[in-house]
Amino acid sequence: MGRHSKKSEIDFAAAARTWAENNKDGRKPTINDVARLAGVSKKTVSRVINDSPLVNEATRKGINGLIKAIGYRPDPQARGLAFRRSYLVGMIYDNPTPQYIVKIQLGILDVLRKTGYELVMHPCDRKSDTFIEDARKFIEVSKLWGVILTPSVSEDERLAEVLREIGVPYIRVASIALDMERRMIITNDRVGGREAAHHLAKLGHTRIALIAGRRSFRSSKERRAGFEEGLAEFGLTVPPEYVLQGDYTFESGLALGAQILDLDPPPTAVFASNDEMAAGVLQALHVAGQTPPDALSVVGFDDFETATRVWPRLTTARTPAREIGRLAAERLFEFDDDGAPGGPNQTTPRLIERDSTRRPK
Amino acid sequence: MGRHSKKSEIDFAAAARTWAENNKDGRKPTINDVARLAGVSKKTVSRVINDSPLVNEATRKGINGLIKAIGYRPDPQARGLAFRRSYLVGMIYDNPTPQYIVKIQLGILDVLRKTGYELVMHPCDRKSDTFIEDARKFIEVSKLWGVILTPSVSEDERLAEVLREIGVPYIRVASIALDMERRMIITNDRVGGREAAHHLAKLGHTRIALIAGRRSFRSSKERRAGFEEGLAEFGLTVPPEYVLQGDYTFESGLALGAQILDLDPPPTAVFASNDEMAAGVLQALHVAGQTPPDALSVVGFDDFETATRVWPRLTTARTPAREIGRLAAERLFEFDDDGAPGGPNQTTPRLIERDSTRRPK
DNA sequence: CTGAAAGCGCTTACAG
DNA sequence: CTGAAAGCGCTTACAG
Repeated sequence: MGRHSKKSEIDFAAAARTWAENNKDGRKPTINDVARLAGVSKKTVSRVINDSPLVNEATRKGINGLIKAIGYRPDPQARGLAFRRSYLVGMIYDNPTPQYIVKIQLGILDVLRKTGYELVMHPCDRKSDTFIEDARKFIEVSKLWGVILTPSVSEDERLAEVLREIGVPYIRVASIALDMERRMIITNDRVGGREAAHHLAKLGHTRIALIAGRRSFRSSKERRAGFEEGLAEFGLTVPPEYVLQGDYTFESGLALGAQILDLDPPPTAVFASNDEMAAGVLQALHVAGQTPPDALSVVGFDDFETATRVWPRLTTARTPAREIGRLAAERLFEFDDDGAPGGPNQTTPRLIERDSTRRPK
Repeated sequence: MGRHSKKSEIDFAAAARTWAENNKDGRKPTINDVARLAGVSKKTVSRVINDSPLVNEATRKGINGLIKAIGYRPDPQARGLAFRRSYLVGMIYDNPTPQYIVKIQLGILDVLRKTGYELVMHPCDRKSDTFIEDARKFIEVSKLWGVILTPSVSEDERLAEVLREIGVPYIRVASIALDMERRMIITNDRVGGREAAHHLAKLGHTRIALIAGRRSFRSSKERRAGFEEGLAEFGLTVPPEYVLQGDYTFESGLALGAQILDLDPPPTAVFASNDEMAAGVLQALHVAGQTPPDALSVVGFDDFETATRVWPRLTTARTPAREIGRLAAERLFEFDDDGAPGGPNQTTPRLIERDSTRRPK
């Protein structure tokens, strides 16, 4: 198998040897080194790095071989300076559930790992006066390449407006569509609420309470609406005195769980709009010396770790958080100001039946 | 109050007006704009930005006023390129407990918020063949300014060696000193183990089991050693058949909890080396129809959310994770290759008594 | 298909 | 205490 030799072909094995010999001090190669060793201009190397079609195929191959051989990696900082942007993806969040944050984070990182991008965390406080200003500063100074917003900051129109104004691609994760399709991952929380209702209705419950989540969270509205829709399909409703206002925290679930026990007549089941509150209700029952699910059936929402740690283990609607993170990151990479990207942009909650629900006595 | 006017004084109010008038398109000011408006060279502006002492006090004041007035913010990318480093702090971790990760993260961000630095997340798999290589690539390409390592990656000598070789400051969070003082945050897990032992001994327990954590985790060794030391002070020991090997997961606690029930004679108490495993033990008891703490007293370790979600709520040794993150970040900023930094670099677990422990019957 | 010049927004090294 | 020149490692804009 004779190696055919064209005048423009780069002998990258030899070039790599030259590099190794002259670089005893372990300096990282730059684009200039690659250009010199390949005998081309750095602009040509730049074209190869950026997958420009305007490069001779043989030249491209030779340069790519050389790049691999000497372990050249373009400096994201220098590229970023020239491109006027960074290789950083920002995750802006205010959700108080640690398990949610970490799962979303892992999902995003699943996707970023194969790219040259890094994930920068930015927790924030929506109630702060300087929230928008702070976020803007963060995004502008870091010159973020893209941003992923999770609930409830994803629901903030002002923030989305700022992002559009600066011209940074962003993806919003929310329970319903709040923006153009190419900017959304929709989690359809309503469906989870509906399934929770069907489950309780099928078990034969008729006196059913509901613990709503934080008023300002869209997911809370959706989960409740879905639940009430689901009950309606069975001819059931939640009477006003059975609707309790929580705030998605365990503590609120604990307090409201105690209130439920005082309701007259007592409900036989309750839908808590997230697992943390459901866990609080279970604890309130235990504190009162009652035994769930005999005393009260409890359905949660999320299926994060808490759901399986408590006793009885929670029947709950699963939020596939890691997958949500993954989809959001994929969509961010597909983002295109004009067209709609291809991949899926929806997830659906699925009811996981465990031990916290049973037929009413 | 007459304003005294020196020839070198900068009228930054006027300069700011000039800027606003000539910048209708909303371009961000650069160092060149500041220099031009102030009538100085950009090197002088650079000196002000970098707090060089070699600047006339009046000049410094004028430039600082101008900077504030027009909202100039040095570009971290450009500074980084010139400085050959970034303004990014990396958190490298492999701990599987989401609550731990998020708390550490929040602690680090508490400190970073006031600086111009951002936090980049880098989860990793220590068992991967390319773990060290991957981490090195990440650190070199991102030109990380500093790195914070949490258990168990913080216990990896190879990684620390790579960091030293590259010359990137790093802080290791671990249960004992593994490195020079200026590089360590020590969590003293042994003390928590000891307190757990004292607690059970004082309650009158004598037949006590122990569930160890992941073998490869130093914290597991420390928590166990502390526990056995603590018992020894009361003349007690854990017989070999009462020592069970877990791996810090809920599932291992669940499986081992079932085994404990078969022990003959059964122990009256168990120390699980973290909350997840303790939660598993509680669930195993519930599954078996037993009622803790009557059937078995259980002590955990960490006091993350899980500890208060389960029933009965866990008596546990608290790991102040957010504080640990804060201290690690502060120490990173104080880091100095020569001297030892000033701030505290130790935390101590504290036993929190709740409902999962009682006197043996 | 390829390259020389200028520039991204900062700093170092040198000179005064 | 201050500044002009060159450079960090890339890219854009232009020319061929």
